[in-house]
Amino acid sequence: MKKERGFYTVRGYQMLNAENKTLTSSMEDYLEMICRTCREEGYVRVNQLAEMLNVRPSSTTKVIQKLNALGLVDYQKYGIIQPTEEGKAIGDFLLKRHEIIEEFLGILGIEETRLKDTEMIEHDVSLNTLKSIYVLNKFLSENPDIIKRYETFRKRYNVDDVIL
Amino acid sequence: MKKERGFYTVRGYQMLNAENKTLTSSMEDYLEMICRTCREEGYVRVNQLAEMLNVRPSSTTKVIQKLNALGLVDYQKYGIIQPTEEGKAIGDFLLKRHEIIEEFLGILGIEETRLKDTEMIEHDVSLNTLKSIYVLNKFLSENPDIIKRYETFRKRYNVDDVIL
DNA sequence: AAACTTTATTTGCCATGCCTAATAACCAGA
DNA sequence: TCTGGTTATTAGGCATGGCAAATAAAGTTT
Repeated sequence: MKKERGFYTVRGYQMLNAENKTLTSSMEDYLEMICRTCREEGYVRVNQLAEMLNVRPSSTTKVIQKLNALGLVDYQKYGIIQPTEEGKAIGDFLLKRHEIIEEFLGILGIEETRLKDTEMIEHDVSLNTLKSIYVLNKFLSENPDIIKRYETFRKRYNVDDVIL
Repeated sequence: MKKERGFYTVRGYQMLNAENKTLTSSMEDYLEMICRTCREEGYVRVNQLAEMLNVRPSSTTKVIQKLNALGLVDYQKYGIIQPTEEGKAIGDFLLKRHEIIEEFLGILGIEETRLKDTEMIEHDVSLNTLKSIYVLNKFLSENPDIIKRYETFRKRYNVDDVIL
């Protein structure tokens, strides 16, 4: 009988993470959106955030309070929301991560589901893998000939008809 | 004020999925492992599965009962677990998906976190994106010259030192 | 077959993250 | 200032997916 140590359920990994006091996926989503908006408009409000995330304001309040307790956003009841310095630093990383994944999917030729896939995948990529994807993006955009070859290949292969 | 429809939290997407009656990530993890094991040994038992997934037997029982109710596994109390035809079909897809992601990460040069990243990402990739990654893998393995170039690039770039 | 061991299930608990409905605070215009 | 409308918070509820402890079933030994 082999003692299997490798596999975990998704939830299992999440719980491991929780011990390391990293943010939950949900918190990441909120913080990311807060930073995205504040970059453009200086601050966000609960309702606005809720609408952007397709979530109810009551859910938003709860998460904001947690982020506040973690010192990642400045905010008081009924007030505006802004990231702290630390929150901004993390948010910048989250936005960068988002961009990297999205760029990669773009190169891959994914159009319709790109945003959705990005949002799902971004939470799950280790820093390690993220860096590798970043480098891959760089590699490919510096070598358009390869992208050309890939696109030809992709067309000839007819992705949509691939059966797995 | 823009009516933003695009963004969702991860949980939001999961709930959309739930309406379409797809499996939860957790159920996918279990079914995948059930199929993996049954391929080799013909059947699994609760404790074995629990150990392989690093989870308690009591948690396992619960999920198995759900999978059973969905008609994806054959099983009765205190008995052995085997996928039904439908369960096997889904499981085959899940295993294939796992392989595709893992192969991609392998090509990317990810070693330490490969299994973990695969397990996290696999649940979140649309069929669309999966197929594209599949084709990318094919493309790269049929063009070892490109992989060579990428590896050189990667080394020169020194992935580990990348600052995002 | 009785006793013991292994295996699995049940029960009851916890946190997350969403929801709705009720309530509270804030802000303008009359 | 008070009063209506907007904005935000609280309270209470639900499902998922973990856990531990108690219980039950099955299997093995003597």
